[in-house]
Amino acid sequence: MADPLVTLAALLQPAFDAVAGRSGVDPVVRPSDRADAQANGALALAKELGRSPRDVAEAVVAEVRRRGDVRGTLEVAGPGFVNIVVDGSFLADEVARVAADDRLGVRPAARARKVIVDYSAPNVAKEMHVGHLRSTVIGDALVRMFEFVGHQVIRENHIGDWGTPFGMLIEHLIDLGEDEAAEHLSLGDLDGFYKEARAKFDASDDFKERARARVVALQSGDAETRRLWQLLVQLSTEYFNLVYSLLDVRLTDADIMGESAYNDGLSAVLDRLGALGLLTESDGAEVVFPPGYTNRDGDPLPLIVQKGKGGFNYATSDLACVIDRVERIGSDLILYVVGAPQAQHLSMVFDVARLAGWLPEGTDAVHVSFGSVLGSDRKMLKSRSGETPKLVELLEEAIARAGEAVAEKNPELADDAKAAIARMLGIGAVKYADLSTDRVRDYVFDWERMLSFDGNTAPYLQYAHARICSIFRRAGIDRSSLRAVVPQIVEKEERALALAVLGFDSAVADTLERYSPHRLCTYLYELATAFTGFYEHCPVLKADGEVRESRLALCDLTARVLERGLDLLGIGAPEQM
RNA sequence: GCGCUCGUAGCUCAAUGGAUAGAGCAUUUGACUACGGAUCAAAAGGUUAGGGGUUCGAGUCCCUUCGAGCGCGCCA
Repeated sequence: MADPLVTLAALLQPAFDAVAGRSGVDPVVRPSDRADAQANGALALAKELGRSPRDVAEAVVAEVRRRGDVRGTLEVAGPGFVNIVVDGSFLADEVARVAADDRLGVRPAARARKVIVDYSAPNVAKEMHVGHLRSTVIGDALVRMFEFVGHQVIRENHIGDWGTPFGMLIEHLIDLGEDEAAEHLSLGDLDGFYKEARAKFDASDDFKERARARVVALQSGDAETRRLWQLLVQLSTEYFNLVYSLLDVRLTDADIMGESAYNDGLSAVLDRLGALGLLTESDGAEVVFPPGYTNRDGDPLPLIVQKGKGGFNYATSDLACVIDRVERIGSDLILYVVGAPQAQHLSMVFDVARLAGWLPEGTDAVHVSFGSVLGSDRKMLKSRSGETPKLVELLEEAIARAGEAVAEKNPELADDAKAAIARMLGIGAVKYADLSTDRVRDYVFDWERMLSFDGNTAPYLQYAHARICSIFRRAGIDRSSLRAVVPQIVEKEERALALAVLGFDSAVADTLERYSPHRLCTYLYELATAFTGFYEHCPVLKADGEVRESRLALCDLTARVLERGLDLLGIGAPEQM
């Protein structure tokens, strides 16, 4: 209950109930630019009661005053808004409570759920490119936040490790020799490997035939073929891990649940759908027709679960995956951090799973969809050579650009410190640029903007944090000693900062409610802006006695929220930069 | 053709159905021996793509037109 908005809503509700003569009236407490908060509930209530909105608002205010449990002043304004300005002492007490809390006022989830976050999902023997950036970064941020509020989180990396391309990839591996291929792949030239295999497949009927035979061998469980496949998977995941390490995301080998993991459940999907009477034979394929989908001709659109030639496809695998997550793992919230183009496919999979009873009431599957990364031409981001940029190259460029800035601005830093900071800034900038806009929209990738120290960027937030750390280096005092201080909230910048700090709880809650990390980003930016105003107008080290201690306490708490908030986004907060 | 998503300041983006639609960049004007100027303050910039509707109240919800992107049977 750190956020005054939440506290006020709870305090105002009984007054609204009393005026309405019933329970459960929403006071509609919202942020306000004319007060600390405004309650809009009277406008909606007026119609129900057949009274004028102002009249209702006045009655509510009178009732609140009678109860006397709101530490602040209320007044009716406009058509019937109730503006609330809380007392400085109230803010001070709330700030002190948050400062004493390791969780910084963030409430644990009302009920802990078992959450599966399905994200990243690169393909074996294929380069990770910008297309994987968003899923990886958004998914990882959500994982961190869900864990922080106390949910049990299971990360799942649904890598593409199965399917017909593996015939040609394994044959190419054999042609190269295992050592040669290992060298090739460990260098990170996954695309080169894939393209060579593809080129041979397209050019040679003989190779094509070998590849086809190899697919059959793979699917039938031939030991040697499986070993070679496993080698490809292993070499690829080692490479993915390098990228994850560079990106500072939490995925490990333990989180890998590739498509192949569901092979054993595929026939069960078919059997169970059949037993439920949901299967229809169509052009030799086994399909399900979930209601509400049509194709080009206006005919019902099927979800194909067994191809005409008897093979299974990704829909089957996705259904087996749902069964695994619900029935074996017992998850009650499954997040698919997957690009928007797959919306229809996932929607059909979810619908079929619901029809089959595999997603029972209370178990939610959510497509956390996101838009594309665009270049300055507003088209899909391409490198200078016109190819899809490799993720590692993008990240290395980010670090290099950040490194130049650090070297220029802070040349006296030791080289290893510079390198560490450059990494936090560069990677942070890329991640923040991705996280800070509404995920459903496309966003424009722009080096200059994301690395700028002005505006809603990672470097700006990191800079605000570093400035605070600088104050403490200079002050030479133990920050933890400040956490029992009840600050003095006097200046308007102190009020603004206190209110901002107290909003952390709601920011995290809002973010999780909509799976939208940009809400936390916006919050952190507003917090940093509030701090900057405070920093300009309220001298800290130059102040004396209790004022100095009070302001130091506000600095400490601000820095902690910034650091924690950035951490929840998967971004580091250096003490110097 | 059908479906989904998007359309907000010159640019990049915000805005759980609430008052006068907010930021940053760029532009213009101020503040420089500064607790980190990698800063701050101010000005200017809008028919929220167009049109209807619901509502006490719409950028937000519904309908429609236009524009953009992406999907639409055996690839994943």
